[in-house]
Amino acid sequence: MIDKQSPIPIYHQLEEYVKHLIENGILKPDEAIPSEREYAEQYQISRMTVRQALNNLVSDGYLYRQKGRGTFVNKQKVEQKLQGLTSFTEDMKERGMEPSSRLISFEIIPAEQQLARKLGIKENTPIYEIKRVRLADNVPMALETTYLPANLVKGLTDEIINKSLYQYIEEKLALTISEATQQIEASIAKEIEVKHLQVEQGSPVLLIVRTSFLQDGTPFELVKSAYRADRYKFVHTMQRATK
Amino acid sequence: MIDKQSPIPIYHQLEEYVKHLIENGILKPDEAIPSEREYAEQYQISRMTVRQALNNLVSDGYLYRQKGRGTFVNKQKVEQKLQGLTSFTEDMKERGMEPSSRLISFEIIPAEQQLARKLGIKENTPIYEIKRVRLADNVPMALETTYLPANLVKGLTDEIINKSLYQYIEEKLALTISEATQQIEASIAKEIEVKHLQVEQGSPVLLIVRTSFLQDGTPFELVKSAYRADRYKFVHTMQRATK
DNA sequence: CACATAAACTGGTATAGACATCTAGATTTA
DNA sequence: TAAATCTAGATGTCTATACCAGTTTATGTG
Repeated sequence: MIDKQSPIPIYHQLEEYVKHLIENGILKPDEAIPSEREYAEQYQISRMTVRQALNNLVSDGYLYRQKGRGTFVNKQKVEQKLQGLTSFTEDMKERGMEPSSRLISFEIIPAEQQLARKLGIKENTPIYEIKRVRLADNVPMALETTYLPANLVKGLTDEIINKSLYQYIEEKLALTISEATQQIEASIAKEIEVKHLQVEQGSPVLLIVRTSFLQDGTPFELVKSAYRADRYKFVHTMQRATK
Repeated sequence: MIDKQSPIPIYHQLEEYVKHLIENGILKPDEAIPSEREYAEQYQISRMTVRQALNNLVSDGYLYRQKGRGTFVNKQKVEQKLQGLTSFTEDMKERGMEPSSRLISFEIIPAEQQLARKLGIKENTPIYEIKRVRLADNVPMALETTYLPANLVKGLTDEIINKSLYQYIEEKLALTISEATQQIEASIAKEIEVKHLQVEQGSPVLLIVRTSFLQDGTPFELVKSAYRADRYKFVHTMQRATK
C-alpha cells in the first residue's frame, strides 16, 4: 500500500489511499478512521507524516477531526455542484423540469448609462438586448432580459438564441465565464410581467440581476430575470470562509 | 512579537502577525517574505512551527511558495469575504449601517414535524424559538425567527441574544458553522410582518430561509427572515466550478 | 569575458520524541 | 446508587535534526 522507495511522497500515497477508501464508500460517513498512531505503526512511518496526509484531507473536506476523539469521515459533499452559477436551462434540468423559451424581442440598442457602467463599456456602445419568456414544463416561469456587448459577441442570430446561447458562447467564441455577482430582491409584478408570466396584478416576483465576468474580469453579460414567486425559489449553498 | 508563554499556539501567533503585515500592505504583492529558516532563527522557534504558520497562510491564499526561490505575498483577493455566509450583524456593517435588534419573543417549544426534519431531530424535541425585529440605523429591516435545538445550545438567555448570539456560539460553545443552504423567495408581507416591519398591506418581502451546518454536517440552526423589499437586496458572488 | 562549477541559499519530505489537552470509559469513593 | 477520580487513548503543539531537490549567486578557469 505504501512504498517508501517510490518517488511519490509517502504522505501523498497515504492521502490518495484514504481518499480512495472514502470515495468508494469503504469508509462511511461519521465513521472513525484509524488513529494517527495506528497508521504510523501499521506502515512504519512517522506520525507527523500521517498528520500531513490527514491534514490535507481535512482541508479538502474529506475528513474532520475532534480533539480527544478521533478523525472521522465527512458526508460526501452532496454536490461540488456549480455553486449557483448556472443557466436557466441547467437550473431547470437540475430541478427535473423541461426548460424552453419563447423569444419576445431581439435587437441591438445603444447602452444607456447605468447599463454601460455595469458592463464596463462606454455609453451608447451597441449591445444586444434579448427578451425571452422562460418556461418550465411549458409553464411560464420567468421573464428574462439579457444584455450582451455587441463587440464581444458577434454574429448573434435568433436561431442561436433559441438553441443554446451559453453553448455558443463557450464553444464557438471560446469565452469562459468564471465568476458572477447576483442581486436578488422581491417586488410586485410590473405590467409586462403580469402579461407574460400570466399572474394576477399585485403578485410578488423574485427579481434576479446577474452580472457575469470572464476570467480576466471583463464584464460580459447582464441578465435581469423576474421569476414567478409562486413557482420559483432560489436555492444555494455557501461555505464559511476559514478565518 | 512571539510570546512562547502564551496559551495561544506559536504558529497561530506568527500566522496572525504575517497576515497583519499583508493586510496592512507592509508586505506587498509578489514580495518575498523572510525564509522559513530566518523566521525560525529570529524567533527562536522550530522551522516546522514556522512551516505550520506559513502553510495555513498558503491555503488561505495569502502566500504562495516557489521551491528553491522563496515564499511570496499573493495579490489581495478582490474579496476574501465570507461568501455570503454572514450574520445579519456582519451583513449590515458591511453595508455601512448600524445593526440592532428588538426581541419580540424567546421561548422553548417542541419542534413541529417540518422543523424537526430540517434540523435533523425528532419531532417534539425542545428547541429555542427566537423572534426578533432586525434594524439597520434604527429602521426595521427584517423580521427574523431563529430555531436552535436546545440540546446543542444550552443556557441561552435573552441577554446573550441581545449581545451576539453568533459570538456566543463560536467562542463559548466552540461550535463552528462551516456550511449553510439558503432558500430565497418573494412573497407578500403577512400580517405580523406588516406590523413589525411597518409596511403597507400587500407590500413585497424577500423571504430567506437558512439552514446552517456544523463541520460534521449536523444541522445546527434554521433562520427564517422576512426582509423589506424596498430596503434590502440580497447580493452574492459565485465562482464557476472548474469542471 | 564567457562559461562551467561549486557553494549557499530556498522550500519539500521525513523522522523520533516530548508534552499538552480533550474525551470517554473504567474505577473508586462517598 | 451517584458522584468524583483516574486512566488510556485520541488529536494538538513543538522541537531538533536530516536529507532531498530546485534556484541563485559567487567563484574559478579557460
